[in-house]
Amino acid sequence: MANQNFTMLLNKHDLKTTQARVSLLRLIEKEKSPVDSQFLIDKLQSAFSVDKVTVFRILNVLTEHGILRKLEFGENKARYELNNEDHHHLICQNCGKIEDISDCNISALEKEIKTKKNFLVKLHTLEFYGLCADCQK
Amino acid sequence: MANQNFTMLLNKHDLKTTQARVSLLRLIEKEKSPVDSQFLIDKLQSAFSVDKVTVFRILNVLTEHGILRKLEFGENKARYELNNEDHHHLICQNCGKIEDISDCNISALEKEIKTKKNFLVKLHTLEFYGLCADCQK
DNA sequence: TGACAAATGCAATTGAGTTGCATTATACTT
DNA sequence: AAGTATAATGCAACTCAATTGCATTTGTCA
Repeated sequence: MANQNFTMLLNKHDLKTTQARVSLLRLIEKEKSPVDSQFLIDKLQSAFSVDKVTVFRILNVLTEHGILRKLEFGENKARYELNNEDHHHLICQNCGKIEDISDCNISALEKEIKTKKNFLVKLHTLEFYGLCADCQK
Repeated sequence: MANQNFTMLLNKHDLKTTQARVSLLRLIEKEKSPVDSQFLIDKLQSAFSVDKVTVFRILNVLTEHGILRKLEFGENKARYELNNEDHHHLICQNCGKIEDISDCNISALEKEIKTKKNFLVKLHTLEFYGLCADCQK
């Protein structure tokens, strides 16, 4: 989903278009890895005046509307990314680098869960922890 | 792994056997769902005198030794379970109930990640969020 | 342009988890 | 069984992410 029109996206969700919301979405779009709240607070505050509480509220409302995806990688804090196509993460336990992967083909498993357990899957998280190419050396 | 001998397990890891550690492990073993630190603190403190700091330290050391598995379900806090066989969770977004599932067959995907991305997977997390049988009604 | 609801700012607070340091208890030695 | 070294614990203070209440401001729509 390149070159997003975030104003239209917010509009579609009955969310008002504000500088903080659009700027936050642009920032997240630009980053290849999921970002934490402090990253966003620092970046936004270096561009204009915005309170950290506002950033947290924006992250919550955008996550509730499914625009963002909230992730946790065992760091005792949340990370966020645009909730676009189904993909997952390779998290290096040594250097902390986060790569994306796609094509996980979990949908077959989700169907099985529905028939076997009668649990209706709405979303899933799949993260791999290990060593990236560099850190295996 | 039923009827664990936690004293031997701790011994194997060069960890001293203490009342707090053994009691904590017994508590986690008894629970079918991953538990949070507050649950353990409350349960342990109702049985004997133990500080919350001690509980956090035990959770950390047991996780570092691979005896426990730390999980996060988007609640801004960690949950823990015994790190036994590979399994995953069905988390109901309505009532919060957590069920286990196994047989995820992710190992094929992990091999693919190694050859395609040269990323060495050490562990993975796979959680499904949705509606349990009761909450679909 | 006016009005109302939504969004934001500010200050205070919550709650999970950590740190430093003094004290205690486990496990090993003799 | 007593002595000892080291690991584990307790206590107090603290850190940091995230939330809450309430007053103020700002989008959006009539």
